[in-house]
Amino acid sequence: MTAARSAEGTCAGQVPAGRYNRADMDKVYAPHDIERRIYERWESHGWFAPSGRGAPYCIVIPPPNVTGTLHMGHAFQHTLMDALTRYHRMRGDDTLWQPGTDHAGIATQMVVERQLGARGIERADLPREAFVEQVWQWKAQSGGTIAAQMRRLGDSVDWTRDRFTMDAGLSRAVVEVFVRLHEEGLIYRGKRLVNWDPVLLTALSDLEVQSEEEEGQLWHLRYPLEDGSGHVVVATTRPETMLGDSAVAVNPQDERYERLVGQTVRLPLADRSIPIIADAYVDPAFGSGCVKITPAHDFNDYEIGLRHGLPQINIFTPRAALNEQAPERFRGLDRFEARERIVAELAAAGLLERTEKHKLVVPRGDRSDAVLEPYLTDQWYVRIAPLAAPAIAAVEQGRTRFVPESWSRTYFEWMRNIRDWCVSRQLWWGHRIPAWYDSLGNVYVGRSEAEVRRKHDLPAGTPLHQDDDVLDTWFSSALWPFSTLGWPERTPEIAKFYPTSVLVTGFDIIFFWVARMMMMGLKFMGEVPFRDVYITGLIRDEHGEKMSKSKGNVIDPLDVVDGIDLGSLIAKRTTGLMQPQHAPQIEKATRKQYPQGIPPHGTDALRFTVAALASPTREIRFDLERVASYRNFCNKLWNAARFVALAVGDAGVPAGAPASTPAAGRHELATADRWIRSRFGRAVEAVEAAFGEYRFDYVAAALYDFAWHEFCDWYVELAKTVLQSDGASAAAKQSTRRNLVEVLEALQRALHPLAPFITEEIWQWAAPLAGCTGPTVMLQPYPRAQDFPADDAAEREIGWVQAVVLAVRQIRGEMNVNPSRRIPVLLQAASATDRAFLERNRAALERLAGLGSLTVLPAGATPPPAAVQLVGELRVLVPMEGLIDASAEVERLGKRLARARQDLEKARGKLASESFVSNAPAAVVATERERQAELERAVSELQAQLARLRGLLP
RNA sequence: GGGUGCUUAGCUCAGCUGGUAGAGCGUCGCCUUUACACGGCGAAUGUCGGGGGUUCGAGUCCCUCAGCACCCA
Repeated sequence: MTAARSAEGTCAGQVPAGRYNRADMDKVYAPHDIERRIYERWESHGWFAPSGRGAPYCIVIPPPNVTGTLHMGHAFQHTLMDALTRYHRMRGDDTLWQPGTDHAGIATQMVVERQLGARGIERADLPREAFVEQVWQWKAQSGGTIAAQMRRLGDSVDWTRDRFTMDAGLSRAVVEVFVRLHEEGLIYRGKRLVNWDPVLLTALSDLEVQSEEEEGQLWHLRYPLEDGSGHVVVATTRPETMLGDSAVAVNPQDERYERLVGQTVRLPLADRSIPIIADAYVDPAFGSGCVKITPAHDFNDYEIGLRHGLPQINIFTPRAALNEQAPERFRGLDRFEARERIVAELAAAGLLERTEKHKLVVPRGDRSDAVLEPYLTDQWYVRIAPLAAPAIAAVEQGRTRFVPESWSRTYFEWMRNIRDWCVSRQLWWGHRIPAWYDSLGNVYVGRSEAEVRRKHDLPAGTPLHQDDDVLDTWFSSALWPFSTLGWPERTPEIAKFYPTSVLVTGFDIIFFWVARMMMMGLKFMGEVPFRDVYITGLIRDEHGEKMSKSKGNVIDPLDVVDGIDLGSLIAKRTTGLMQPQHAPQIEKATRKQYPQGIPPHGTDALRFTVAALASPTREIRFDLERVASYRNFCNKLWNAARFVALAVGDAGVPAGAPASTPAAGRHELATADRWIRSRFGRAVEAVEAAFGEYRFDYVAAALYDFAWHEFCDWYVELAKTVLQSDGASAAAKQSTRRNLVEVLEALQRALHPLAPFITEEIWQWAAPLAGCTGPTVMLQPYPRAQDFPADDAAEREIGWVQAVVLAVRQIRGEMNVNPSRRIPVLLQAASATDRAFLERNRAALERLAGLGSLTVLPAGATPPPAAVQLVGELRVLVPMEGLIDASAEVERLGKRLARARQDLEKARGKLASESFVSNAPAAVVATERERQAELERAVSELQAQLARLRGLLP
């Protein structure tokens, strides 16, 4: 690749004529073909790779599920990451956006199991190796989807560095971390209660539990006292667990039961004796104040059991059916069947006192939605508190910064109450735990079986069996910022890019991922994994609902880009539903909302939209109307470029006429040219500030406003007054052409991070005309504000022009004067400055306001009856003769007068207050005084004008 | 029970360290002006959730109430 331009980024040089005439450009921007072609070119030239020069800038992508597809949330976050990446690349940083995908253990395994199920195959029917092979095949088959989607979205990731969490390198990192943590005693194996998913047959971490309040019942059961003196009543939401009870507990303060503590009850059905114990955990106000204690099936009871040395009686099989601990007749029954049978038997025996409705919190698996069981099993845990402490400190000390800052509170809250992390999963798809067992049950942890044998002196003949379990997917994700860069090797990429610059992710995975990366990064790299964490909101539909397949409100980002007809959209939303009965409802809603389907908008419009929506709020409603408005913006930009192409024409812009080059033969810039450059500089300044604080909405707004409301609305129109005037010199015209092309070119660079495709397309022909060389806009320097310095004089002058034009347009608009009708305008009370501005900008005023004539009235002259607008002290008069109805004008002025009077009253009130005048800063008081004076002038003018007009009315 | 957000124009949302309420979409009026009708020009629209306080001055700071959403237990 050629170093296209110096870092200073001046544009100067010979301009080839003729080659770039784009007068034949389509009238309407057609993104589809352009985008694909452009992306292929970027990628094939290797332009996404770090340049090897400049300050390192690195973002690691939150790895999407390898077999999944990108949804709108991805499109949103990828846009922001890509904008940052392109911006920093253009600023000359050595920029890496590291791509990759996640093996997503449970999610992927479930998909493959479902596929096999459709072919009548159970996972258990296959040997482990065969199943895992099936998953790899599915990955190979579907894994390209995400990459294809990312290419359509324009993501400038370095594809040559693509990583997958199950790659050999990353797997090595996983093993290394596991072994080292184990060596330090930070990973241990233990038998304790875990959240068990009886459908997926695996343990889950606390974070994968979704607790929801649900309607249930509270059963009040009678447990007979052993001595026959009566019974106690225990209340439970889970009567079936009574078979595993080891005690009944009361609060030690509870006088009602004081005498019972120490006695025993006869546990019905199970026919066992269990003690009555006292424990402060028991809430005397709940139910009867007596609770049954089931240490093997309830987290609180487990703790109580440990305190009192109670037996842990496991009554469930892994599928949550009753096991051999239960009486014969219950064995094999599912937990919910068992519940009914047990309640029935207790009722028959007169041991069911009563039943009441009760709300309870039910834990469900976030993947299976199955009701989870607290279940006693052997699992591997990470002792997390020692890892959390430095991660808390790092954020406290500002070594990692949350943006918006308030999310650090959420982070702290969780980290300070963190609990050990269960990392083993009873799955087949994932990183197998690097632990081996001998026939005696001894456990050996090591990087490989060979290492284990070596380290523990185990002869080759000793049979060893590797742990069957795999690690939680998030275990490998936690290493992502350094494993992708080559760790545990000491690679140049690690030296350069770690710590990474920023992590862009949603608040939903602060605990799952951000916190764990912080802990692992600090532990193994000795430094935080990223300087900034930019937390995005979550994309919702236009009603604020979460987008989900089951709700049928999902919008595929590529459907917004390419468009989709109604039939295909309905098909997409209604096939493969978990609950097919919802299909008609979804179809109806879809038909209503998108009767025409979704029209194509192009990638840039989608990107601009999500950037504009990225304000620092938690919930971002995706609105297709909004995309349409940015598609219109792209079209506007396209047509502005067409205009410039037509204006420049075949001739090109001759060398020697570069407007911005401080060289001999340079033409003096016209005021309008200086003005647009000054305005552009201010826009760039705003963009720089906005990028610095991750305010992509401000970035979008600043560029949108400049491009549309300054460049298109005013500058292009001002330029026309030169280009289409007989009076302007050839040199002036050339200078204007030059400036048009230069600002257009710079604008493409400024817009490129948000709208990479259209800007590349326009830049390709605009750049040579502006004297820039280089193969692509994406490697050009980002415009710098100092190259477009503020020009207050030009801004004052053009500001005056705008005000005069607006004055005439207001009269015209409010009086419904046909825009094509050229009208005479008189200027009264013109100051020397007004006259100077007028003389320099007469042509522009006449054109932009549609004037037939523009006359300065001599002092003392009496104007004809006219509609009036004030520009400072200058009076802009539109004679009414034949144009304006006097009564309509009276009405218009009456409204204006009323408003002016109201404002004047407010200003007077303020200034009349002694406390305001003496307490407010002098500048504020002075402004208020000026304002009052101006309003007073306006009021008297309007009154006088009204009086004159009323004289004309019958 | 603990915590965090949110409540501003018909809709979706901006409003930084307190100093004359903004944008996009929509609405209304005029216009096929030779870059663009995916357009141009103009207009209307808000007791900034309620109440109280601090202040010369509050959408902005503090307290309180209400409603909505989310997280943790």
